[in-house]
Amino acid sequence: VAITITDVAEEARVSIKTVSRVLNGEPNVREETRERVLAAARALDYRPNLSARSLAGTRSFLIGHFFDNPSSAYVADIQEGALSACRAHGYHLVVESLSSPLAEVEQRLNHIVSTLRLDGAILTPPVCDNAVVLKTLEAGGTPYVRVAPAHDLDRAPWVGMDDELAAFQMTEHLLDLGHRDIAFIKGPPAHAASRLRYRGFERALKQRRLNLRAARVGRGDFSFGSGFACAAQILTGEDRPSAIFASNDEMALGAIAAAHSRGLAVPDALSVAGFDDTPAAERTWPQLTTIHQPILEMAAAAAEMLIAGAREPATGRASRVLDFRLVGRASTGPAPASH
Amino acid sequence: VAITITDVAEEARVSIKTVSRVLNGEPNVREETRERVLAAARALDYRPNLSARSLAGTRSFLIGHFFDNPSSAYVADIQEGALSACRAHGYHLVVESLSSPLAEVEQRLNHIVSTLRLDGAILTPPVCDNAVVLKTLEAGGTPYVRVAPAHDLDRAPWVGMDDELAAFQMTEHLLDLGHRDIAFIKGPPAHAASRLRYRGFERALKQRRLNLRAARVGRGDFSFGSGFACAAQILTGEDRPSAIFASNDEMALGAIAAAHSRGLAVPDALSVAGFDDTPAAERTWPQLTTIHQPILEMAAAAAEMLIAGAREPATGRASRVLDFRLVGRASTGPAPASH
DNA sequence: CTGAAAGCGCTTACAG
DNA sequence: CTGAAAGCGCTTACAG
Repeated sequence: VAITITDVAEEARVSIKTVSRVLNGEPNVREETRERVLAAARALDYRPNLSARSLAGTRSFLIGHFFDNPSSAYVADIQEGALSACRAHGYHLVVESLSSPLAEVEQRLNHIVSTLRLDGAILTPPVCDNAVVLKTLEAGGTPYVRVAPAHDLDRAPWVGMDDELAAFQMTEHLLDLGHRDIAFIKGPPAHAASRLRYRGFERALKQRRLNLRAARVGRGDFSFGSGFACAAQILTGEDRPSAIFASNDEMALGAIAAAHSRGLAVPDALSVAGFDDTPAAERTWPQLTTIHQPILEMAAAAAEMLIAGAREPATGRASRVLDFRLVGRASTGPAPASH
Repeated sequence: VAITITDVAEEARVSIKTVSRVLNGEPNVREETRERVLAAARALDYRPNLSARSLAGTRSFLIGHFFDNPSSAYVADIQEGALSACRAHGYHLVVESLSSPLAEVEQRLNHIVSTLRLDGAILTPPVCDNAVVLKTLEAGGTPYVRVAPAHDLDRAPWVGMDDELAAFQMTEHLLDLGHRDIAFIKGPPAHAASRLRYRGFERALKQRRLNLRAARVGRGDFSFGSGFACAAQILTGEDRPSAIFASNDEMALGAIAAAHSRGLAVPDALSVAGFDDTPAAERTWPQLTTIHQPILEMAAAAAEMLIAGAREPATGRASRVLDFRLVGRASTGPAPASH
């Protein structure tokens, strides 16, 4: 009962090949014919069957998003961004969470690659740096774009932002508020972002010729609990910093919780800054000063690259660096006079 | 270069029809033949092309998840649950966020329904109660399962939990801690859950013959900000309740923030309970006492129903009510002696 | 600028 | 229990 290309062809009194040409934007169609076909398609409310297009042609009109249990807010933003690009080009988004053992991941990916024939995959951290995933996709001939990858930047196209600069600017923000004794909570060494954010922090201090004491650096793992633990240690005793820069929001929330548990008011006694601008950043008290990552834009750019590449294999291979934004909220304030 | 059913048929010295029979678990194949086909498929690492299966047959092996910007944690859990069922049956999950105006939603849904031919759709609140969405899917012949729907329960299969009972039990928990003056923050009237949770709260109070004062009921909208505002009002003045039951976690977090901002210790001066068990519930201080919803299980059940229905249209139509769990954490404690 | 033919890789409907 | 034929709805490759 569904309308097919044959129905449209009959209605427009042309062959199905001509309908196909018009609908795919191919050249060599007389303008008058083109309009007749479009009118017929519209009149019949025709929508091409994706399975048929995919089986006969080289495109599947499907983009995949592979992730591994990072924050749900991050995943949601990536999906929203990717979907906006997909919608604009008649594509659909297939998602897959890759949290199982590597052997299963490889099997599942192979299954997806060969049964679904995705036109491309978006890989978010930490999947974007998973050697097995990259190898499997390459073996299966599925193009992919990495979001904020850590190493091997020449291996495939990617999108990202300048984490080092963002951390530098956040540190400047704290320095401008008068803070001179600032603690830093690192992320896990495996994440490229951890290294870059710490580097930006260090550079800002050095530029003002401030020393960083070893006791002021905590080693977290991007989790709330690790932020709480590191901050608790940093805040022990009378010799406390006046500010803590946690290298992601989760840890910053942990640091605020640690301050609360010790009766330290934020930001009066202690300023806390985060990084990511997760939804939780404005759903806590006080609201968190943080770095807004262009997550939607990165995902949309990644999807656009893949869609362009599916149409013309030569295109869509230029990596892109997008802009971040420092969001000043209530968790940071002037350094206390005593400092 | 990909392996096709013809390759497997040649390798096993049978017709492609027999290979098809074996792979689809159809009856009437001699055991010996069956094994020969399976061995050939395994040897060649054969994976059937989904587009071809979909074009020739009646199934697409695709399940959709349609949502509209609820909490990202909820969406992530739904996807995780649905994916586990999809993986077990060779299905894939297509996602679509439906946050645009209704006219666009209808158009987008029509596009998906007719180009993708989903075997089924999972609808989460509030999309599961969107008349346009239901109508469009029905018109397009796409089966769907609703998660925690509000009305029209006989219209289509659904999965859910007993919100009223859960709220009743949470209220009992507070009563057992000695609280006699408990405030409640409602959700938006449009959500069925809002009504049910409030009803459970009321029933528990009535059972103990406790009166509920009007000033003790706040009207929120499930957002952090509304929880903060309602709690701020409830906590104004000396005549305060000793506990607040917010009907979701977001509002409970808002209530805790409001308590903090007034210098009220939680739970020493004020107990706060939530509902949902979002990840944020254990990433705040103090950690939140709440109701754990069986989100993964609901999504998995919904996907299973759709997959079963795609195989045999008569099956998978029985709605299911799944179990919740009260999670006691640090935000609730004994009522202060003064109360 | 347009079309007739072949074929993508499967399943359906039918025959034996 | 097994298979030959037809066809799903498109695109590709070719001819004119």
